[in-house]
Amino acid sequence: MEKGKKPAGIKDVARALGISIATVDRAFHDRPGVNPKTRARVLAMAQKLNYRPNLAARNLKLNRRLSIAVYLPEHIHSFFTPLLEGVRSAADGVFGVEIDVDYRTYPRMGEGDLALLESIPDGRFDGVIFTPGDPAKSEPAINRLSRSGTAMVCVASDAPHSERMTAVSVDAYVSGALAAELLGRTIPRSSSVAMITGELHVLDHAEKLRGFAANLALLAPHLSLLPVVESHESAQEALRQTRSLLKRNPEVAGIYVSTANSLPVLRVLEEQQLLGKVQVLCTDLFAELIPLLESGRILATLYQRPFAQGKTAFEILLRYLVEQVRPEHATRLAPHTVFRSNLPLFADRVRSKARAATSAARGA
Amino acid sequence: MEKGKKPAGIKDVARALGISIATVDRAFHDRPGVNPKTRARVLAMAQKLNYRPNLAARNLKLNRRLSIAVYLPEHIHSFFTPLLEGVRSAADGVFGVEIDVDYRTYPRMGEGDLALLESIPDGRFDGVIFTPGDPAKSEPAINRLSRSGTAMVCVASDAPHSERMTAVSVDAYVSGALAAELLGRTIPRSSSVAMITGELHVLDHAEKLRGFAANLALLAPHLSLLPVVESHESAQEALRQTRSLLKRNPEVAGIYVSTANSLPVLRVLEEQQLLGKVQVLCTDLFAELIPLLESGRILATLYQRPFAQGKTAFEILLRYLVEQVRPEHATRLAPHTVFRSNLPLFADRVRSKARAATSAARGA
DNA sequence: GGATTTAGCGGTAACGTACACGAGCCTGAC
DNA sequence: GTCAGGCTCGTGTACGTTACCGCTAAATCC
Repeated sequence: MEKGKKPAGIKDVARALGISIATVDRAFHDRPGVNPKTRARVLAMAQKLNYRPNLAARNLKLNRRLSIAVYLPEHIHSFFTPLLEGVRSAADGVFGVEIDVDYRTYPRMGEGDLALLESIPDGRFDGVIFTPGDPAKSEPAINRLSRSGTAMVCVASDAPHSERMTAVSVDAYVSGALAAELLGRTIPRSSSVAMITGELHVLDHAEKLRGFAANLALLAPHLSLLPVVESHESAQEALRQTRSLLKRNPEVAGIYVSTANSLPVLRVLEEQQLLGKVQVLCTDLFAELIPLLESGRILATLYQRPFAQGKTAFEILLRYLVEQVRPEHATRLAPHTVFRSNLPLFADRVRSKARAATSAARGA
Repeated sequence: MEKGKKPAGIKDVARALGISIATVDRAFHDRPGVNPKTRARVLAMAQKLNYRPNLAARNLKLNRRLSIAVYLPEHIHSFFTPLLEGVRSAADGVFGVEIDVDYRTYPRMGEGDLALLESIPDGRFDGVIFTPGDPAKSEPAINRLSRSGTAMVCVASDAPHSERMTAVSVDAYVSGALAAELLGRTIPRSSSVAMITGELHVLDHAEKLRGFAANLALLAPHLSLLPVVESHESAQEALRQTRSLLKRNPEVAGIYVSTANSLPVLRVLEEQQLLGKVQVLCTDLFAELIPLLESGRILATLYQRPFAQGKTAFEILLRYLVEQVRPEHATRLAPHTVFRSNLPLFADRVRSKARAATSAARGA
């Protein structure tokens, strides 16, 4: 490497030791039929010559075709479409190894995800990227596949007690904490704030609540947290619950919506003419949010970077499959805080995705 | 692809047409010596058979060794060390193509960068990743290399009027805009704010000023901007200028330091016991900033994600060199707004880098 | 003690592509 | 009629690695 010559190949190692390349190959791969002493000499010489296997040659010879499954929900569209896009982008950028990707979708988390996982035969795929809906129920399928040698990678959510290899998501606790700090900095007077979340048995939502509550107490003691509203990702329920919340607490000064399903909440605020008066903090970014951010009617949104999540999930999986690099137990990305001023940097991508989706729909 | 058979190779195309693989190869690569009619038949058949070249075989045969230069300043350490780390991480993750990377550093921007660029012979490298200090002065060297076929990629700064291929940096205008909005939201009363920046002929600093001033007027009309302080990245000068600023304007309510060189400013604020009273917005993240953020003595810092910059710069360059994918004219990353609550997500990396640096120093 | 096993090692054919070299053909000039 | 020279195309080899077969010598068996 220092002298910048061509890298040593397997035959250089063989020649240096006066043995055949077959023996060197066996030594490298821990295949039987090599004297332990010889193996040690080979490994030492490989170290000395800085031997690096030529992946191109290996892949050519083995004709390795990696098989990867990517099973994601369609809902929420604004989140999982760019996430899939991120996976695709990472998959398209690969050269030197052939990859078959089996993309599949199901309506929403909890609706068909389990059946899809269970339908995967042992050993069919080298790796699976998926979003566990109900961690507890998915565990048996995850563990079975994991034990059969399939690398299981959670994305956007997690099943931390399962034997999945790793998980990629936004740090949910920090998202909640950030929401607390932002509301605390923005609302000067002593008042009360609300949190509207998704189903709390989804780990992410529970973590956001934990982060929000803890940091509200720590960083914004002048704000008191109203009983949390668990909206179950249903639009009608969210509408009803938000109305009831505002009726019971007309003095609420800030609202943190920790799910991407924030439109019902915003609609209620608009009909009660509270948009702009109540400080609203949303989650994720989609077309409808853009004008609200631009006009200052909502304070900010915590963007969960779906594209980046998909991209890194695929990169990590590929790295493991090709180079045996075992990833961290989990990768937690930092959410982006999107205000009005930095919105253009994110809006472009969101808008172009929305355009692409509608034009694709027209085409179909 | 649908049926999932093995993909067609060059010899499948040849056999289907009853011609030799050499002719097929010539047709694919637009090499002379092929009857246009034959070429058309080849391309049509390739389409029909869904021919996809085997990249592993191609790389093996060509034994393509990409040669890439990465020339970066050492100062500011806290920024360029992780940037280099990002480049390294991307370079290490490559398989299927051999890459020689020539890492080189010079003391600081404007000190030796030009000489380094000028010392590169035409065609020595396939690509160069570098940080242009003085864009105007670097232009001739950039253009010469670019014309000789070397892909020139700016990182952290830009020379937009040169013929560099692309540039990767944080969106400076948005950084300034974000600073304005944050100060506007945090400082309720009508007052004045200051901006301390680096040399304004560096494009990034000028852009930050533009974004800050424009958005202050737009989003925070209750704040008036004092005459901007151009610190020329010198610690002593920054000290002197900050003292003078505070003497002239003791009522200043907020300060935006748009360069990573914020320590002198913070020291002056501390000695005048203004830390925590004046809202301070910094740029980038390094060990000394962590306790200040944790204790709330500075409002936030705009993290310019050096690691991500280095990583994406390398990825873009590689993608171009391997797959001829021409990048956008420029890639502008979104800065991360680091508050107290989301600091842990960034501090880990910064702290571990600092530890690694000191232990490396001890080792040397 | 001869036959058979076994450990340890060497030789070599392929993987799909790129390219140097040369073969065959046709045209035109002498 | 011959031969140069351009055009079109085929043959063969090499890239670094792995898989398979085969060889030798020592160990084991009946």
